Amino acid sequence: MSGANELRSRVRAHGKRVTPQRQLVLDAIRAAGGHVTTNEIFTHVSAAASSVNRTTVYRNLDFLCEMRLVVAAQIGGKMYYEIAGEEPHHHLVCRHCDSVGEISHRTVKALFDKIEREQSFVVDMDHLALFGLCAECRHTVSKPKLRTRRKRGG
Amino acid sequence: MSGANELRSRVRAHGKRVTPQRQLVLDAIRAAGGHVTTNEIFTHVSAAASSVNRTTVYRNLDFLCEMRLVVAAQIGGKMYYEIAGEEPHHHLVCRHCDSVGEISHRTVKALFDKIEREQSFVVDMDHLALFGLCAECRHTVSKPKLRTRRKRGG
DNA sequence: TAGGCAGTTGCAAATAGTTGCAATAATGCC
DNA sequence: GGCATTATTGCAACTATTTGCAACTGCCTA
Ligand SMILES: [Mn+2]
Ligand SMILES: [Mn+2]
Ligand SMILES: [Zn+2]
Ligand SMILES: [Zn+2]
Repeated sequence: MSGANELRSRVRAHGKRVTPQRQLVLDAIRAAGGHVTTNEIFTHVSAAASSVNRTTVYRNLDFLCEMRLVVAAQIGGKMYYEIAGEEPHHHLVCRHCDSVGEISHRTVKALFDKIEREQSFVVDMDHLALFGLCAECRHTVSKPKLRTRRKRGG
Repeated sequence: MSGANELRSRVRAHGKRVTPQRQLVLDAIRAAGGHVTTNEIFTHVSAAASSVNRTTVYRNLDFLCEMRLVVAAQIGGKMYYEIAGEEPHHHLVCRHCDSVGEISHRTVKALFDKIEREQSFVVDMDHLALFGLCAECRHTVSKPKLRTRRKRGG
């Protein structure tokens, strides 16, 4: 099951509706082919249908995440969205050079499984962002400026 | 080294300054004895010194996190702050009942170590929040409503 | 202790994201 | 297709947070 129909079936299964706005938001993310910001998505949607309200875009981004069709993560103070692949994936973000690396779900899942065994808590995160120092900066930098800045969201 | 002097020494070491506002924010978090919201912190600070500006509180929350004297995490749409203990700790947040459990650093560190070995990336997160289904809800709930809502931060 | 530099603060204005609500429009059913 | 039901949308008001900037004040040095 691919593309457009993925939206239809997934949404219907939850008693929700398929709307053109919803499609446009999903298309915008799909078109980006990777991590896109809220603003880039809104711009792309606007280009296709200028009447779509910003609020609607925000709401549908939340919606698509709930439907698990899209994954999100806050990196460097911005929220990034991306089409959810068959297999989840995660990221390693360098606090010093802002590089964004990837890490397989397999690696991370080991922890999730351990948590499930030890505490019966089922972790279901499909797009984690872990911060730290990348291989390069680790050697280059003597006294890394640890940007810990987190957006509060409001 | 404890309390008030921890602030002094840690801040000085970074060429930064100790100000009464800074102390007040730290005191407010310390007084709470656990997770506190931005707003609770501001209220507490205001009670002690009504002249302190909200912006200053925001800025010092970021600052104290950078100094690693305070840790933060976004849970349920709100940012929570807490005094950083000697040993980091992390949380397990249920998407269904919103309960917030704890998980030791030891458990999580296993993953961080593996990442360091495999990718030479040094993860340094000291207050991670992992979302999923708690032991109770896991049994109780058949079709959990997965609240994936994430604040975008602005 | 006085003076100066750089880090901080308060204020006002700008942003970004959220919420309530009435108007619309997908769906399901006849 | 026509109709009822209810999810969704667009708007406008509102809230929370961020930013620029000039005034202020720790803290180092002489
Ligand atoms: Mn990604
Ligand atoms: Mn905590
Ligand atoms: Zn780096
Ligand atoms: Zn629960």
